[in-house]
Amino acid sequence: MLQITSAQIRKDLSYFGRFGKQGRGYRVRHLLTELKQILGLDAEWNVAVVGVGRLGNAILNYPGFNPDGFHLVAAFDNNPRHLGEDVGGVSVEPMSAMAETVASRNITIAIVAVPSVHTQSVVDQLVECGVRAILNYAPITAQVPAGVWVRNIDPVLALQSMTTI
Amino acid sequence: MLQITSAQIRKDLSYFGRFGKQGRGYRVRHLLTELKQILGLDAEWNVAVVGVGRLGNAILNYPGFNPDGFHLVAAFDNNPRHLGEDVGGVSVEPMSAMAETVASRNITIAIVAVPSVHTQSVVDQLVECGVRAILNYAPITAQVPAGVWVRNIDPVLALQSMTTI
DNA sequence: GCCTGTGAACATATTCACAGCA
DNA sequence: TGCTGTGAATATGTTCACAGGC
Repeated sequence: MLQITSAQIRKDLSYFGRFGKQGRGYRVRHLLTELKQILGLDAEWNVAVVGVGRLGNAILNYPGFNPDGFHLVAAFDNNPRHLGEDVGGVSVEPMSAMAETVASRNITIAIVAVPSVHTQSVVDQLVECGVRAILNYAPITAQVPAGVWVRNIDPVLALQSMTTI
Repeated sequence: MLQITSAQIRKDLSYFGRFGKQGRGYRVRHLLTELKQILGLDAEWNVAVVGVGRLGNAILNYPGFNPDGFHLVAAFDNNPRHLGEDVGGVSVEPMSAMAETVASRNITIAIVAVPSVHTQSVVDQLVECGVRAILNYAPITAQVPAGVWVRNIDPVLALQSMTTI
């Protein structure tokens, strides 16, 4: 179904250990538990959204954006128009509150949904606050020190990549 | 800036031809033109959005989702509530109109923003209508015949992938 | 007989290092 | 001297094929 060969799956699993029984296959529940642990999906992660414009708003309100273990617990924006506003159940705070809120709510992941021009400075600020995993929606490669992970999501790039059929 | 080595870039370019001058570098305008052609970004692409729920709506209204050469020219949904509605300047049509509209408006790319349960049947229908490039927003691997390209966009998966710091 | 786990073979991708031209 | 283009070396990823336990 996933267009992945059985050999590939076996090799991938073997990288982490031995989870099956020869001739019998895998115990699904057991394998699922092991995989969740390997992927860090057995823990709780508190997430902050920076930027509550059109996109940040959509993220905070999108019901599917709260998979097991992930909690959108903070939102930041410097636009006074949004300050104090409730977006998807979270109260919008100014950027200046970031350090304190990240620490007090134990936030480890951030989603950056600000215009490209502001992305780098927002990322710098997040890194400064101790956030080491950042999901970036701007079409920009943010520069970060070693040990910080940025994943870029760019639907426009994905669309553009469809043209070489 | 892109965290890509110069050797990598030279190798990639060499796959398509020779665009620079030794000792001098690349003529930026010329290289840009060549790359646009290689990537199919010098042409016009008409795009349809299937599903005008929360997500489809956001896509159709998002001003950044109209990069050079891409035109969102149709929207389909079977919910009678949305039929005829204007979403981001496009009139919502029923799924039954797909074959005719795809042909008449020369649509070559589709963005599928419907719930997972409906994704496969929508994809089947698009393929039937001759669409060969599909951007899928559901957390599903759609099955397609050879020659059809599906690219999956899954922000939730991206978020989940941030946990193995 | 079935299906995992894994070396070996093969394939692809990246990096190195340098000849050669401006 | 500077920078491209590219073979060669290295690294990484995938597929094959089969031993061995169930």
